[in-house]
Amino acid sequence: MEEVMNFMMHAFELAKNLELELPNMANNPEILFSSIHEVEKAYSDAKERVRMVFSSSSAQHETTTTTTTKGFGSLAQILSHDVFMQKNQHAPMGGSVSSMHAHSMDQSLLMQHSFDVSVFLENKMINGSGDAQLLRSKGLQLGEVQGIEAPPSRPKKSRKNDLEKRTEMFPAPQIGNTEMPPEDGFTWRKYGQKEILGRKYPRSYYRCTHQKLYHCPAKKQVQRLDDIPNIVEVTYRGEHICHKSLTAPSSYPPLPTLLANISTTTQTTDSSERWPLAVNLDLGGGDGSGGGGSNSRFGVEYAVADMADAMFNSGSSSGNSMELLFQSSEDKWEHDEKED
DNA sequence: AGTATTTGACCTCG
DNA sequence: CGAGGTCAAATACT
Repeated sequence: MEEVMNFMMHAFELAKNLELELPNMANNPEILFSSIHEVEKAYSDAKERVRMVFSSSSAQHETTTTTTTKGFGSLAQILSHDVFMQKNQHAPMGGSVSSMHAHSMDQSLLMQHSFDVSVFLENKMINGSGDAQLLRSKGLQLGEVQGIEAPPSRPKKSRKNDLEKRTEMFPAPQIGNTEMPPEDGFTWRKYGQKEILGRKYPRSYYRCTHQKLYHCPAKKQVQRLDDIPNIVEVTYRGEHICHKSLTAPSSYPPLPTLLANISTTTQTTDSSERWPLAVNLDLGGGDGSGGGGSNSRFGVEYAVADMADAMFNSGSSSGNSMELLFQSSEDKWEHDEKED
């Protein structure tokens, strides 16, 4: 546990430095971003240590610890959303990372990253005493964060073809079409919308666009929260088997890489649709259940290969390479479709 | 013309 | 029987 504390102290220091330097960085988003990355990494390391401690001493606290460990990714999300709300409501000043970058990079990506960082800072501010305690202080149970783990107050139906469910919280778009579900890297087709009893906002039903072609079972439901309309609850059901979704790598490129790319693309192109947005913190790795993630992983094998192919064969380093890239993927889809 | 969205009807389950 | 989930025709969009 001592080791954890050391990690935490290091993270605190970095966060403090960042806090102090924030005014100076306001005009230099790239430096700001890398600083944030440092903080983020430090806290991630600490979190990883905590997770290890948890897993090694969890037997007798089964109910709480399983939700805790499994819920880490989503927990960070819900907390970060909370911070997001606070920032929006109380702190419209330059301290909001998201507002500072909103013009220079994809908003969704930006929000995810900035939120993730925000939660770390928030943890620091409230003594870094851990996610569970933080949640408790907010009147939330861990299980509320992730739908699979704890049944909601109203028992959920378990249909015959009930697929694995997991619920994530996402910030609703603050601009544009706020009904749009958050971008998660996959392409979805809306097939229904329904008023839900006791809910202020209707629930939207989406399925994978490639369901027909590849019988991809992935579905998701998007539900705006009653009390916090800025947050949408996205319930995923089933895994994608359409591995060729090039827009859905299991993780982002390293932030330095991102930064480099951001700085080039923002100069040459508008920033819409520039980055693949697989921002689900849980899908990639944190899922201890082992059930999820496999598809997105082998998806990356294809995606990376194609990306590299597109980038190096396009003969251009401009932002258009991404278009080529996506173009090629679509071509592949078309191609495969014909072969079917 | 092809594809996506909307929306009322229908189905399934508890 | 009612609520949630899905279907599919109509409509909109590109």
